[in-house]
Amino acid sequence: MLAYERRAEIKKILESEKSVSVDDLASKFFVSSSTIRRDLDKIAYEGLIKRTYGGAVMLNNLASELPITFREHENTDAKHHIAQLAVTLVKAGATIILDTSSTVSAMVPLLNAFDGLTVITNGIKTAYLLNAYAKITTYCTGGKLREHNMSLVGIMACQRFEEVNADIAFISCRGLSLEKGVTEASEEEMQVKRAMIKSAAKTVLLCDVTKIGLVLMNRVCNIESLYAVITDKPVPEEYKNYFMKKNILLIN
Amino acid sequence: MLAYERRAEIKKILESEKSVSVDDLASKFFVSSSTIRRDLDKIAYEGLIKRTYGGAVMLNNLASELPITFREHENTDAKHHIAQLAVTLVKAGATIILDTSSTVSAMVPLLNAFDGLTVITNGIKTAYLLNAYAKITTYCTGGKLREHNMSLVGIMACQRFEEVNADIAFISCRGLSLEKGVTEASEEEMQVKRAMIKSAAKTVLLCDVTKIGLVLMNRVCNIESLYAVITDKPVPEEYKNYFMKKNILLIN
DNA sequence: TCATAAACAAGCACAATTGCGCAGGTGTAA
DNA sequence: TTACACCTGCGCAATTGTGCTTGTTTATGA
Repeated sequence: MLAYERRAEIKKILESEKSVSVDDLASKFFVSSSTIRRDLDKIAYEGLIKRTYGGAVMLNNLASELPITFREHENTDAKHHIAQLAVTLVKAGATIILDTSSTVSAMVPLLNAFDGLTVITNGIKTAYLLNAYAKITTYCTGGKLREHNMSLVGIMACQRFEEVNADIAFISCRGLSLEKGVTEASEEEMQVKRAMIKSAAKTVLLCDVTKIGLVLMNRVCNIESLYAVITDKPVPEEYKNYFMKKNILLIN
Repeated sequence: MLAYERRAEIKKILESEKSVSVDDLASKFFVSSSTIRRDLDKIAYEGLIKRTYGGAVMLNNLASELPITFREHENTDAKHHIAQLAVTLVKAGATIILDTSSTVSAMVPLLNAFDGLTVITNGIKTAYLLNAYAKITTYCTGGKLREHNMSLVGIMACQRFEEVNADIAFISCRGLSLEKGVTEASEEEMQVKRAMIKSAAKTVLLCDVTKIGLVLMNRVCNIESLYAVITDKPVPEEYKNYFMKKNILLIN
């Protein structure tokens, strides 16, 4: 049994039983209690449960009602960090566009601080989170549902963006390089992001440093089209210089 | 065996087994674990699976990870019963409209039986369920997100329905009466349902008997506009006779 | 309050897993 | 043929997961 499976199983047990004990789990999975403790710590770090003396209990807050797939807790720190920097660009009363990525949707809980915000998104998950965490006027584009990440794509999604004027579009990417610009693996995503960029006055790219230097098939835009780039860690010197030369805000 | 074939085979195994270990695959295909690891990385890059320490797991087995808020509406007997009757009206290759209600979304798992189905919905939850349970071409209307039930409403949602032609619209209601027809509490919902009815060749009303005789503020349509009414239990005689007179299918 | 047992964190050792570079093999196109 | 890209297996160092021990903290009942 893979460690990942074991933890997934523990999560399931917690959802149904609401609480677990270290010893029970240890004998159930034939591993030491140390391992179980480490597992529980890891799950607790994701914010789903609360560690207690001798076990763990389910939290019954909003977050626990979200499906596991909604709570993407990989690189949480990096994403959260980026999200915190990103919201500094948001102003009360603004109209902003959020794409489907988990990095961008990490911004959602932080948006509650702003009054009169209007958000447009093409992501089912993002829409759900906006409804759950933040009480914000939310518009969802229509479109064809993309199975992989539950984003709405296609002509319909793009068309919708042609009809609106937003202040800032917050987008992420799979790859960012000096020569090839912002790139995506999927053509459908690329199309939608282009539409987002077009309809927003400014485009802000949220991008952890692992994406830097990567080039994928579909070019979304040149680096010059960006208003700001937000990363979790410092970027290589050549990128720094390029951004400065092109007058692009670099935040990290 | 070609590398491509091997990877295709690994994908198949992952679909059925939900998880694999590097060692198992290595001995199964008589290649080194390095190769398997590279294979898994490649597949993981496509986004289908997630690499874990010692193997990989399938993503998107969402059904077991549904949020609690989705589940609680799930399998009430009445809704399930109605849903089973409703899908008897569906044909392979059809284009159908589903509204946001939990009664209608109970149909979703049953839709997998049909090939080439296209579904249009204005419900975030319904879209999510369609993605999780059924592998169906799904379109979601755009619109303003209604907090209460996460449906997309407003001009945008209605407009979208004007652009499509569907075979059947499955809708629910808050009230059904002989004099006042199909009624809703919310004006926004009423508008969208009207648009749905207009764009579908036939309209089927899913309606448990507790709704019968109720009248709410906003009239969606007359009873005459309905093609069929599906209920969980027998309806009062006067309704039965009325449906018969008006040539409306009554199923229960 | 204090004693006791259970649970804990932290550190260590060991094994499994992994990334990465290298070398050899295979197929393809010029 | 040659050149080149690609796949593959192997070795090595680094990382990760696991179980165990030690000393400390916590819960509980006398």
